Amino acid sequence: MNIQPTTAELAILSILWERETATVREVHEIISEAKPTVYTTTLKTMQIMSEKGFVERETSKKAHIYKASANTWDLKKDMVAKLLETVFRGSSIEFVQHILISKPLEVAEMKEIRKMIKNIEKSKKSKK
Amino acid sequence: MNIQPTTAELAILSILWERETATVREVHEIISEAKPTVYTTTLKTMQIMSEKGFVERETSKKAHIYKASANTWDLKKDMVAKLLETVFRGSSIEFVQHILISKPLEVAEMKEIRKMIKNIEKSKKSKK
DNA sequence: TGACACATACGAAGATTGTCGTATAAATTA
DNA sequence: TAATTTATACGACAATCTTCGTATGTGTCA
Repeated sequence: MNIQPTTAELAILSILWERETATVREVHEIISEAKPTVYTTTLKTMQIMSEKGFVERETSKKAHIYKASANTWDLKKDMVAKLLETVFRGSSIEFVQHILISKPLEVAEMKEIRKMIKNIEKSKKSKK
Repeated sequence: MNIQPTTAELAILSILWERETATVREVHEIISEAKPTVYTTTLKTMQIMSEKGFVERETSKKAHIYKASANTWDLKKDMVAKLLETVFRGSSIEFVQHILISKPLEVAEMKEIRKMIKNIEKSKKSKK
């Protein structure tokens, strides 16, 4: 999946990532809180997303059941990579710095991140 | 600056963040490597960016000299915050994880990040 | 000075994205 | 079963973004 989702599509994907599975009605309920629109707008967008392969759907029931496609993981990676390149010119350090500023973390969370990084360092060393 | 730059605008901003200052010609030279376009396309986009306040320009010389606006820093913060919310549902841990996957770091870099985080932990503790 | 190279300004077409309305089918219920 | 509610499908307009062409101004140099 090399094609990027549009803003509207990303908002919907975001919900599907969180909810695992949802009907158009459910997605629309959430979407329209932040930005009031008509039901068919959400429907149409989700149909397009289905064509593009961003979502899969189960159509056996009247109300189709949607979920984010499996290759969604790559999409996240692509978006992160793109931001890393364009905004931070490849500087992961600056990037992480901004995340920490963007949302102050609990000490426990910070510890976990440090641990995570340390593990990578270790596994890297053992490979040599 | 609450308005987000478009894709084309972001590509230009990226260059200005790196170069500090540049003429349209210089920006266009770089831009058109990745995506061939006509000079006036780049020019027009940069003029719009000037209207929107993304860039400032020095117009005393024939070839105007552009630079990213000062409040550009906020923009980076906003973009990171948005990705954090939409893609990672607020999970900084998952976010950082993806950065590390996106681009394998040198050990020295990882150490620096750990140090950075540790410092935040310390300053947090001392405030209590 | 006149020709040429190179700059800005800007209107407008083209492409993409977002939004809505209408048609129609399936379920529900009175 | 007939009316009502709730889905999907889809065409088409609206808004936004991208790209280009043309007009015009400014500097350079033969």
